[in-house]
Amino acid sequence: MSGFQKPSPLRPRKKPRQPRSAETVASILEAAAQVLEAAGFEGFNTNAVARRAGVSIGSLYQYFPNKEALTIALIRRETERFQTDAVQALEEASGAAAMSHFIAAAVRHQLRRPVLARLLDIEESRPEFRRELSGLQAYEQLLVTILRRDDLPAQARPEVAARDIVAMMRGIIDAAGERGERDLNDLSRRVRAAVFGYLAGTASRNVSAGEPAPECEQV
Amino acid sequence: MSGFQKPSPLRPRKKPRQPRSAETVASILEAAAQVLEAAGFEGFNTNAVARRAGVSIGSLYQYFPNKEALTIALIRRETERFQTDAVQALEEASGAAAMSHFIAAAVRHQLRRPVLARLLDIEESRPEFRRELSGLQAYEQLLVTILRRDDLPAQARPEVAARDIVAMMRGIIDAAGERGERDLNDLSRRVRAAVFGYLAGTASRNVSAGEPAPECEQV
Amino acid sequence: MSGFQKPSPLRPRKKPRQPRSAETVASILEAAAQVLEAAGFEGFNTNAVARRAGVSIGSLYQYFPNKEALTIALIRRETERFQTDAVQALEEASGAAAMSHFIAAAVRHQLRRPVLARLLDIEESRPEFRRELSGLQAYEQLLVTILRRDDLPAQARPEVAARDIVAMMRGIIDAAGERGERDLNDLSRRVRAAVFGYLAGTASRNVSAGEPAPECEQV
Amino acid sequence: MSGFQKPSPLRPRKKPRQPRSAETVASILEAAAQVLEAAGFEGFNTNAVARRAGVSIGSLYQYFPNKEALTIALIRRETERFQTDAVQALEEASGAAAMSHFIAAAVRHQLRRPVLARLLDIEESRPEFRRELSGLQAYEQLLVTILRRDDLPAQARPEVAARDIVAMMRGIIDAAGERGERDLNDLSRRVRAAVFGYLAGTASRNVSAGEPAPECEQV
DNA sequence: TATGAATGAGTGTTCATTCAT
DNA sequence: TATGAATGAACACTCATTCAT
Repeated sequence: MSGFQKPSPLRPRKKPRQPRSAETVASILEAAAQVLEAAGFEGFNTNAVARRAGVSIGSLYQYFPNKEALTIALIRRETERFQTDAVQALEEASGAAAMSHFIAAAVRHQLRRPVLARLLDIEESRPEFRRELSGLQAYEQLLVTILRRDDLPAQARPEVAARDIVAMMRGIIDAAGERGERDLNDLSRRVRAAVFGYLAGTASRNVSAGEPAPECEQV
Repeated sequence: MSGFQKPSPLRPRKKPRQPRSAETVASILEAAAQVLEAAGFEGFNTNAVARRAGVSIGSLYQYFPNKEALTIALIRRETERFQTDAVQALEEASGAAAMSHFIAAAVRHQLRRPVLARLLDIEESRPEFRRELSGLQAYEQLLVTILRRDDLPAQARPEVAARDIVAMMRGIIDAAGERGERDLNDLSRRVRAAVFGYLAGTASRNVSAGEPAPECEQV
Repeated sequence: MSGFQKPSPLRPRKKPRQPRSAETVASILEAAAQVLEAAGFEGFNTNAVARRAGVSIGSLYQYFPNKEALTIALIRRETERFQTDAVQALEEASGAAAMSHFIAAAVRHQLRRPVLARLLDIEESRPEFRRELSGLQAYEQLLVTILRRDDLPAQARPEVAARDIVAMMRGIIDAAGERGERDLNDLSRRVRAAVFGYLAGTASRNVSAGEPAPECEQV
Repeated sequence: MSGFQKPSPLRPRKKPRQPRSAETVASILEAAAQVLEAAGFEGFNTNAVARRAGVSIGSLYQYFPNKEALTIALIRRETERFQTDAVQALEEASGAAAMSHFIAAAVRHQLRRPVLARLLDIEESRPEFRRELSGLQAYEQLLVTILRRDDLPAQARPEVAARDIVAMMRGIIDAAGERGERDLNDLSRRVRAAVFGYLAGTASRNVSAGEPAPECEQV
């Protein structure tokens, strides 16, 4: 907002080395998460975060050069939690199993803190953040890898498919979380339907004598 | 303080009676759209809108009692454009054709002004607005109607399906618009794949001897 | 408030000659009174007055060059009502009776529209208005006349006494009106006690062998 | 929006802990007093107060959550000065002496800063403030206590008398201050005349063979 | 290194007043 | 003469950020 934040980079100001610093950083991040959950974008301000973290506003700025850096660090924290879970999808025997693993991880992640996840999804898409976070879309790469497995319908443009899948998963899961859904299994099943349906519908060749969903290209 | 002056705080303040007013209102709304597109949430403030509309800030507040009312009016304007297009889906002969019509309308709408559409989708979900806009989610009802057509895979919970479909459509289309995609046909095809795939995967009974997408329930 | 109101005099812009104008002026004044009563200083604005009067804001400014002129006209209207009543005090046979008449008139006036009377008393004291209204304090002159009657305790400084009496009457009556008192007789009795007590206590010579209130000068 | 941030909206926002803060608060309050004196209600705005206090507008809002809270704090500051003086009236040997002490304190208080005192008296009566300040009307209770002393004319309704006395004292003193009177003794004498006269005139029984003011009930 | 007081540009909103129709 | 749309200065208040202690 207020003008003169040009020279400040978006990464945490100092790598915390001492355990006390690490704790402080962690408590600030968790406070940021809680403020965002409780008060939304409107109430998400650095003073509120510092207060809830039990540190002074000065300390907050010791660890984060500005508000954006704080937000980005929070996005990073949440994304990493998801990714360590999602990466294990690669261990699955089949592509379908891997994809299901990925979906389940996403659903679990989103329903753990639905409000937070939804708001961070929105923040994440802000142009100022895209640049800084570009490296983070590792999960799209992960999805591309999964999509190349033999047992899944082959995709002519796996990157496009990966992005579509991420987008539709987010759409469904965010909306479900917003409505207060908590049934992981039910939600996962619907997401699988969408994802596998999409894959079948956009396949460049058939898989294992399976039938394409014949409705997709009519009209 | 006063007492007798609180009508409904989120609706437009005065019906413009003179043609001059109608123009002013229209120019304010269009300015709001442009400011949102050009400057995002950050830059979306009433002074900027008035300036771009070429009217004084006082004029803006003569027609919109506050910023929220302006945002809502803008959402209404955009939603209505989409809905008049989408409703015609009901004229289609088959359910599949109707659904495809709906999808095409959504894609067309979103790609017409992708940034605006995306930002309004986000605004729309803010709790303060949900209430006021609840009537607007008419398209979910429209979708439910379409989903009951015979030729589409029957859904045990059509409302859930409708919401999921809206959510995943939005997800895919918003993300595509964000990346700058402009190919309506390609995007529509992928959305159809997702939607019809989802329907097949969540169907409660088979349609016309068709096979379900067998991948969905494994794992 | 907003700057450029220098050249505007405080008297009504035009003497209404046609009956329609007179009606309009009257309706504006009554609307002003009602808005002030209902919404206090906070809600007392020219647009609200015009709306309640059922005329356009432009018409209001046709008859009153600015807000102050409107307020002053309202004060005048109310003061005149009181004065035509109060002047009749001079007809009373004795000074005491005249004073009692004056007091009763003041109480009646104030309790007729207590909120309005109180707020106008406050407005009246604003420096911008003092000048314009100086002529209006006719009732102080009236009081001086009454105070010179033989049967009342003679005052060395009748003008000072007159002002004190007006001030204390207002104080008591306004406060009573504010608390919702409606009993004219009770209130009049207390005001008489205060006024006649004051006169006795400040008398420069005794009246008709009466005793001074002995408490006044001790301590 | 947010939820967890509405303490009590009219009390000072933070207790100043550092001495620096205490100074700031004091300077803001004194600036508020001076702005009110110099510019009246019209010119009494938070920016002007901050400017005169030599602090930023942000600092003002760090200590006072809104303009009303500032006004209330100012009223409190002034009232307390008066009350510590007035309470000592209870030490006086006789009721009459106590009452005279009370009157003298009020006159002293009001003439110390007449304009300020007058404007604050008006503010004090605004409905929004009555609630918050209700505790402050301690001096009415004080007056009731004094009125019960043996040597004063007994009052059937001491609370009513107390309120009337406060109101008439204010009326006389405010008006005197407004006219620029500075002679404490002269003014006190007149106020005493009014108050003791009132008491004599409303007495429910005679005091120590004294005579009632016989003028009161004639007419 | 931590604190929290201080800063001030910026934002939403009001309302007295003007003037084209 | 009446209307009401338009104006814009002014005001209450917020919040990211700095810096003396």
